[in-house]
Amino acid sequence: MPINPAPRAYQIVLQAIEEDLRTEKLSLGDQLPGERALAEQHGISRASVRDAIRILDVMGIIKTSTGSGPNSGAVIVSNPAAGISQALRLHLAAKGINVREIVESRILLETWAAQMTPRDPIQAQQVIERTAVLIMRMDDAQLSRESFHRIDAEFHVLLASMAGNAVVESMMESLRNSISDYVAASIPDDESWQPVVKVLRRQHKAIHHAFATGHRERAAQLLEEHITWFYSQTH
Amino acid sequence: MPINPAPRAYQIVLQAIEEDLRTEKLSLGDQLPGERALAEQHGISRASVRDAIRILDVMGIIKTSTGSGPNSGAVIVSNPAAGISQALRLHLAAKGINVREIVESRILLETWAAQMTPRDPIQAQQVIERTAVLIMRMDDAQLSRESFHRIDAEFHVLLASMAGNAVVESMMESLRNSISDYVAASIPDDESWQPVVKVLRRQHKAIHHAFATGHRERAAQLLEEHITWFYSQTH
DNA sequence: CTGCATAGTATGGTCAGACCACACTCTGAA
DNA sequence: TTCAGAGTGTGGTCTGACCATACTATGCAG
Repeated sequence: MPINPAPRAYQIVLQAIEEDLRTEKLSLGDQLPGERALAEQHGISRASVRDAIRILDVMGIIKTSTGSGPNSGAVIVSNPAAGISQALRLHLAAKGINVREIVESRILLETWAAQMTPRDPIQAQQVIERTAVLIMRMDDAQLSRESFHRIDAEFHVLLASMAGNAVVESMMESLRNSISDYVAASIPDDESWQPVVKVLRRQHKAIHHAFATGHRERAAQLLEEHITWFYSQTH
Repeated sequence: MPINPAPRAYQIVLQAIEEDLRTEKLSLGDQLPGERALAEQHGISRASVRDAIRILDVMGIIKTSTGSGPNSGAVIVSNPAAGISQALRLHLAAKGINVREIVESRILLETWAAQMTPRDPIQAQQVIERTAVLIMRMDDAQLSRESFHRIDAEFHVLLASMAGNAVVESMMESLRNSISDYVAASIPDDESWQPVVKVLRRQHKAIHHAFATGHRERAAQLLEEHITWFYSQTH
């Protein structure tokens, strides 16, 4: 009974890169060696190296681009939400999870983040100011629905960032991403969208006001109502 | 300004499979068409198809195996924790997130799950019974440390499963997985491990007792203390 | 010397074709 | 009926090639 569950070739490279990240031999902004170089270094084919690169890519660890020079090739970025979003999205499609669970989780994370004492009060103040700007931009009647959703997402993520927990922030963003298509599909026409967006604007302002005046529990409660109400509109 | 952010070939097949999952043309246990067939269907090379397959694999949507027959090839499974674990793990290595954030998130999710009214009381009762068995198994003094950790993980995931939220369950499992190496490395020798495991056993029993007697808030509190204490041991 | 078109070079993206180990399925002999 | 062995299809890996791209170095023209 060999303990040999088929070691994949790409894992050699993957583990090597993970180790380099851990020991900070590689860090944000660095370029990875070229695929051909990695293949030679580890004694495997470029095809297998590409498997590892692809995984790092979809996980949001690196971004790749063609060409040469300092900004080409595989560069270390840090986008934890990318990988989690993709995973949630696929499992939502595969029926491994459902929308109720995602909304429930989102409420959990956002209300928690709202009630947390900010780790960095200065940053928290900046968030208050920046979200105020976002609210103004969402007031623009000319704004496309797509843009509204984008700013809306930014609003929520920004508020959650006050808690100073990148895991919660990424998961929250991922939860939202994973069901964005679903939401867009359930309110198809602009006619039914108009009354919804009016309510959303009002709710955002109330939430922001609660935050700005330091009523965190109230803000959490409003957030829960906001999210619950919105998804009740998509049924 | 073309809206052409380099459409990757593998996304063709990825989106097609995602759509088939959404419409349940593909569901749990089904086999995907062979890589060569998919390549021909979509007019791309097998290499590009393999990119998509690899992504579905690491995301925990499918498992692949060689050979022929009904259990070979790419089969739809559902392991949401796999993709999320991998993402968290890599971002932990890349310093995009840190251990404090992971522990904090884990406490959030587990205490929430503990306080939730079970969606399925019958299943909840089964969980109580099954966790009791796990606690007994963890009492075995002969148990290897590795086995202990495995059963310990199962204990926590099982308790969280009572809440009936696959997203929370998967995230919890992923958070735990992502730092398991870190934990193992910080308590290297069996000598320092022995007193720790004694406390863990006691805590597990107290948590289980609180659950079994319906004291959910007490259980949540004990869970928080349990997790906090354990990670305080790894510094 | 400066400015700029051009050739050179290295990158990831894609493709085609090959071989392997494996696991099942079919076949035919005992 | 049994079962060893050939057959077939699977993913895993490798090789080598070509492409578009983006930077870099060259060298000509002013």
